[in-house]
Amino acid sequence: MNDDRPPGRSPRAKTGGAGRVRDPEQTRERILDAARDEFSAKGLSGARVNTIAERAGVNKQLIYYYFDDKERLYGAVLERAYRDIRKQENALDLDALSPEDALRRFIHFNFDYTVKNRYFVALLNDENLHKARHAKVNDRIPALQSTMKRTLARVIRRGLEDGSFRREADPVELYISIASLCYFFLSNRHTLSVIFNVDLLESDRIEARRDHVTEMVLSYLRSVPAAPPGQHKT
Amino acid sequence: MNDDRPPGRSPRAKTGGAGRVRDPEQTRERILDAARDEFSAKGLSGARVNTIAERAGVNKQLIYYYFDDKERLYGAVLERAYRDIRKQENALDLDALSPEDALRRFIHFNFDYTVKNRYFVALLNDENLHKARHAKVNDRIPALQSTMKRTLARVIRRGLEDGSFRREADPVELYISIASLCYFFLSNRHTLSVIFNVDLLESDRIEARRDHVTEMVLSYLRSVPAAPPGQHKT
DNA sequence: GTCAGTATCAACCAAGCGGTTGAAAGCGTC
DNA sequence: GACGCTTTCAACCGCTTGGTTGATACTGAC
Repeated sequence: MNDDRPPGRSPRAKTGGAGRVRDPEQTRERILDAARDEFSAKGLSGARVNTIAERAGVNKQLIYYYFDDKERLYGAVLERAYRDIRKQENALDLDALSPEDALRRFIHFNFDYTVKNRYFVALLNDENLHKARHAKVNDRIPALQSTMKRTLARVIRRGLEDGSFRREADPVELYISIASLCYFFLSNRHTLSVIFNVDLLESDRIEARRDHVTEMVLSYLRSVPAAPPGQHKT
Repeated sequence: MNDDRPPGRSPRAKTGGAGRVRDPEQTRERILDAARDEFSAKGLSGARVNTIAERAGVNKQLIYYYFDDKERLYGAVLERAYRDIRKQENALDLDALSPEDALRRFIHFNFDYTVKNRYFVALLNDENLHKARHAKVNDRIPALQSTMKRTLARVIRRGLEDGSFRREADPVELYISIASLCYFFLSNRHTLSVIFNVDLLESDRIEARRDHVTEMVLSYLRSVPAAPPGQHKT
């Protein structure tokens, strides 16, 4: 705070008859919604606090009141995004399905989630531009994730046991590949559209892509490896 | 231009004995190099023209002299990046290799290219944030790409003919998947590192990932499809 | 040597922007 | 009704930034 500023503010005109609305919970959520839209459209550096306030329909000072500054607002948006996807992932209940159906369920979830929540893709891209410095100071994010890694490891093991899978995939590598296949076509849809002169989000195309991704992952797990995974060349 | 500005500039002090260096070609390249580094580190919105000038070791006005404005500078960086990768891709000479070796060569090229040229990944991410508005106004970018699509289509066909491949993959989908697998782990390495608590760019890990990507793509092509690709659910 | 154009320079400017300030309205408790 | 705290408001501020300006040095042609 600038403590040495002399008082100098002129008293402002009184408002008209309309009273103010007071609902701090809703105000906070509206700011987060507006911020999510603005940050995903323009990135942290390109987003404008004024625009966020306008989109939220609130006074700009409220953003500083609830979130301290732009960066912390961004961090709050990111955390809420992670919490949402993990909540939905944890609800998948993959252990109740056969290994192959579990994998299908997992892939379809990730694929459909990115298609429905494009903002998430844009936020992650931007967070990587900033070297994940907001995610790094958030304790809740890694904890949310490790359950999914273990779940995936169990699915792989169950598939090896019942013979539907024939290769012992590394769960981290597999997770990254599934995320890659589900994510990249959306994150890079604009440059890919320029290159291939197609609309990647046309609905038939999306469905074909989901099938393609599923086939690619399952055929990898079903096939006998040519060499042990993770073998090191020395 | 502000035509109504009165003359008011004080004559500046003469420089010391050192003369100016004049080499427009080198100056332009140095600006592009500096801009590439600054735009890939901070994005278009976060990058500073002053910083680009400093990194290039030139007067800021030169940026406007050669590139008109910040956006066109960004567009020039992007075009040069695309030109570089296409030039290297076109030098691969995949038609001279067996289908399987051609695919390996293609995958390894894309993988190693992103590992060596991280700026390219960051630039593409940023360009997608801006809906590829710079790439869209550039006529040279799509032309560079269509040769690779055709080359990939030939490789797929040759593989089907000699039996090393068993599925008629769509070349655009395949290209997107290969790019996905080669690109995402780098573009999202910061958030993935937070989530999995690993260093994805550790050299053993990179090599394992390249092998994993190769295996995933080849096993997909080798396997007999469970349903025809591109089948539409009606 | 002059000239015109090119390449480069230091300083400047107007607008935008993140964040702050003094104040008012609302609300629950006493 | 008073009070203290919370929530909200309009206006403001200092700094940053993309871009501009008038000028100078360099260079090749005549």
